Amino acid sequence: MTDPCSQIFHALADPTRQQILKLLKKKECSVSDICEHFDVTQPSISHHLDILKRCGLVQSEKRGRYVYYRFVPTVIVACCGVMLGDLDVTIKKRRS
Amino acid sequence: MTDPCSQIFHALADPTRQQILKLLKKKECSVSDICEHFDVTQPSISHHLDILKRCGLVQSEKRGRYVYYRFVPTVIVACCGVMLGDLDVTIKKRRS
DNA sequence: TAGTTATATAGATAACCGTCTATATGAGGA
DNA sequence: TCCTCATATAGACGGTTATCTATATAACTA
Repeated sequence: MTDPCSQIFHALADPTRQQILKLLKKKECSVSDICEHFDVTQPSISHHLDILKRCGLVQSEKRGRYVYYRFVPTVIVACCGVMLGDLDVTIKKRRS
Repeated sequence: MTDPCSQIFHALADPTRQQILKLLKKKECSVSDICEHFDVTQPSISHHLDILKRCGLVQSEKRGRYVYYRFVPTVIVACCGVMLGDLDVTIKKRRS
């Protein structure tokens, strides 16, 4: 399971990580912000964030005592593009 | 890991299953056709096909002694759409 | 400096997953 | 009917994963 695409799909396969991404999609959050929304321990959340970060699904930035995480959509788009092969995938902001 | 999206991403996270889908994207194949392309046993391939089928990534049809499998792209598109949330995803045939 | 808070890391454990071998099922041909 | 071929299922096994508790690191505060 060395290839980037497998790592990304594996990262996306966990419901807790999906929920974390859903949260980060709305706004960037610190680890403790995220913990408030889940019924798992802080080390477990940190571990999930590490997995998401390693495959490029999130970025982190340390500000003072806090580490803020934000969602990076590009890798999902790229990965789906690979899986759909000869299909052309375009992503844009939905008009509201 | 009950939700459909997690199952689909889990199915896509395995390199062997990714290769099987890549093969089926070109043309439908019987199980033995698929086996020829891989260095794993036939029961293992059947197991992978079962996983792919359960989450709707492939369909199967029995014709005589053979079972033919074909790729179904729709669920990947739907799943990426869910993950990208407020982004608008459109898929079309790439012009060659 | 000492205490507190935010996050990461280490190590343990139970559950899950991919693979194997062995075998069952089911369809065609002699 | 009997044999062969195509596929599926069952059970076992080693490796991986998600989670936990305990602890380390690092930064602000009094």
